Amino acid sequence: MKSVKKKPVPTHKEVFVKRITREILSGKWNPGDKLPSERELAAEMGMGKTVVHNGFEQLAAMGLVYIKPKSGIFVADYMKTGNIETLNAIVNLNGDELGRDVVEAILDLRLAIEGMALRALCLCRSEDDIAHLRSITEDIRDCSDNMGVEELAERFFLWHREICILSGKSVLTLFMNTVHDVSIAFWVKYLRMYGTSFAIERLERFIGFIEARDCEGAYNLLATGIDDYLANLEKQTM
Amino acid sequence: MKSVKKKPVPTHKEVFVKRITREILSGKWNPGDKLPSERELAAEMGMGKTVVHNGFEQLAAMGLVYIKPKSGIFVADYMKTGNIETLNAIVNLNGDELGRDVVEAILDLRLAIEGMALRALCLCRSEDDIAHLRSITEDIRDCSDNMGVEELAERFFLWHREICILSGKSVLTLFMNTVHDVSIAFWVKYLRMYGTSFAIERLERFIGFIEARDCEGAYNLLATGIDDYLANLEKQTM
DNA sequence: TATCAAAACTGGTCGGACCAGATGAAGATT
DNA sequence: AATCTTCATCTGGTCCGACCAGTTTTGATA
Repeated sequence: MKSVKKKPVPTHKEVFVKRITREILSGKWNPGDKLPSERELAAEMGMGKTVVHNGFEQLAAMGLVYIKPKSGIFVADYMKTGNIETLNAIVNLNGDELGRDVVEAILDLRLAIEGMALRALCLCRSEDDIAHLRSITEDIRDCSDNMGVEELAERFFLWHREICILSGKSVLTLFMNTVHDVSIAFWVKYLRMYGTSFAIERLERFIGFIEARDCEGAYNLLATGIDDYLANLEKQTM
Repeated sequence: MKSVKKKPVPTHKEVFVKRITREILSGKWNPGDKLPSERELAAEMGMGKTVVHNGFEQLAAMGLVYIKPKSGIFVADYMKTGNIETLNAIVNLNGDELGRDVVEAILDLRLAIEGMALRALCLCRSEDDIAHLRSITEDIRDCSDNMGVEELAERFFLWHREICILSGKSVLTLFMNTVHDVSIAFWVKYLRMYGTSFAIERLERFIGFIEARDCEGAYNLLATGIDDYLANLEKQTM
C-alpha cells in the first residue's frame, strides 16, 4: 500500500556499479590506480563482460573512473575532474552525512540559481502565475499529512522548480533539475528541522513578495532562509 | 598531423542517437509523442534492438526522451524536465547558434560559481597558488600561437577551473566541469571577439587581484568582463 | 643488445535469446 | 447489454557470447 518503490531484485549492473562506487569513495582505490580488467571482474563477480563494460561506462559518466581505451580503466581524481553526477553519487551513497562545507556550497549555488529566477519572475509575473502558485501550494498543504517526508521533499523541489519555469529563464530550470538529488537531500533535512507547516508558510510568503513585484524582498527571504538553515545546522552538530 | 580526432566510423549507437536527437530538437516530434518501438526502429535502421535500447537510455539521460517501462518511449518536455546534458546536446548540435537569453543565463551562472570561488581564493591564497597560476598563464602564452582556437578555449577553461580547485570549494569544481561543453562554446566565441592577447592579459589582472587579496576587485573584473561581452554580443547581432 | 613480429592482453560493439510487465481484444460470466 | 476474466501479443529490460580492433608484453632473431 505504501509508495515504497524499492527494487526487489537489483540487476547485475547495479550490483557492480554500487560495489565499485563504494570501493572508490571509501578510499580502497586511490586516484590513478589501475583497476582489474573487465574480464577479471566479470569472472570474479560471476557476470558477463558486457555488463561490467556498461557498468564502467556509467561509472565514467559519474566521473569516478577514467577509461583509457583498449588499455585499462583507472580511478579518476574525481574531486578535480568530476561533475554533478559525482556529487549525486556521493549524496546517494552517504545519505545524510554531507559535510557542512559541501552543503554550504550547494546552497550558495541554489541561491544563485533560484535568486535569479525569483528576481525575473517578480518583474514578469502575471495574475495566472500567482493563481497557479497558490493552487500548487494548496495541493501540498492538502496532502502533507498522509505523505512521507521524501515525497513531500519532492513536492517542495517541484514548487521551487516552478519558479524557474515561470520566470521564463529556461536554462535555470535545466540547472535546477541537475541538482535534483542533492536538493531532495536538502529538503528532507529542512522539513525535519523546521516542520511542514512552517515550510508551507514560507511558500506563501514567497508568493506574497512575487505578487507585490518585490524583487529584493523575495530574494532576501530566500537568502535569510538559507542562512538560518546553515546556522541551525551549526547548532545541531555542536 | 593535425590534432583532429574525428571518429572515422561512427558506431550504430551514435548514428541512432544523433538521428533521434536531431528529430526531436528540430521539432519533428513534439513533447508527449510516442516514438516507434525499439524493435521497429531497429529493423528500420538495420541494427539490433539492444543498440537501440542503449541509445534510448542515453537519450533519456540527455533528458530528451521519457521511458515508460514496458510500455513505450515518449518525447520529453525537455525544456522543463531536462538537465545540463540537455543543454550540452543543444549546444553540440546547434554549434554557435545559441540564443542570447541562453548565453546570458549561462554566464550569470558562471558568475555565481566562479565569483564565489574568486572571493574564497582571495582570502585563502598562498604564495604557491600565485606562482602556480603565473606558471600556467605563461604556458598558455607560450603555446597560444600554434594552437587551434578550440584547444586554446580548453586551456582557458582549465585556467578558470583551477581557480575553483585552489579555492578549496570542491563542489564548485564539480559544477564547473558539468558546464564544460557550454563553457568551451563560450570561450571560442570570446577569443574570436577579443583576441588571445587581450584574454591573456585579463588572466594576469586576475592574478594581481588575487595576490592583493582584493575580493571585490577580482569579482568586479569577472562581472564587468561578462557584461562587456554581452554588450558586444548585442552590437554584433544588430 | 637492439629490433620487430607475434602472442596475449585490453576495452568496444553488436545481435540474439530470453525475461517480465503492460495492454488490449476475445470470450465467459453476470 | 454490460462487466469481468483470460490470454495472446505488445512493450521495454537484461544478459551473454562472439567477434573486432587497438595496446602492451613477450621472446625469438639478427
